[in-house]
Amino acid sequence: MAYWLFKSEPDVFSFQDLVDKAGPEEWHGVRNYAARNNMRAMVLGDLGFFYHSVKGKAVVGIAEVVALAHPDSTAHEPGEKVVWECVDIAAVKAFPRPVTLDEIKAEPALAQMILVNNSRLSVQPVTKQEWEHICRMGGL
DNA sequence: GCCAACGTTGGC
DNA sequence: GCCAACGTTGGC
Repeated sequence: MAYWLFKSEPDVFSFQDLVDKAGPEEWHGVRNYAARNNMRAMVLGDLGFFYHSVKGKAVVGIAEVVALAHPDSTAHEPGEKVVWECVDIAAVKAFPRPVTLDEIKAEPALAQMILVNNSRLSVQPVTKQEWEHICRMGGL
């Protein structure tokens, strides 16, 4: 059982979109090896924060891994040798109150988070301590 | 809108 | 194999 963080621009795909989907959503479009490797490491039942980048800049909800890494259906460019992969996720619950990036940065206990130190990695691991800390901050 | 950070590409 | 140049991301 591991914890993760999925980043998305809400204008492109928001947590509400995931809630509305009410089922598996293929987390396609990731074109970064570190992020792909993180998805390969996921197992069914792993949980991940859903973070809104650019607009909102806050952890807004929790999602669950509902399908193991599989080929990204959008990665079929002609001649593309690399097979990108992705997991499927589904919404679990929204935070009663979103935890903003500012709040995370203000927490010494969260200073080691990848979100703080490498904001560009779109799929990140989160430690159990970080997970529980942010859940408390968000009212869960 | 700007720019720093990061990852990738390509010349050498 | 190194590194400069470039494109993209995302915070500010």
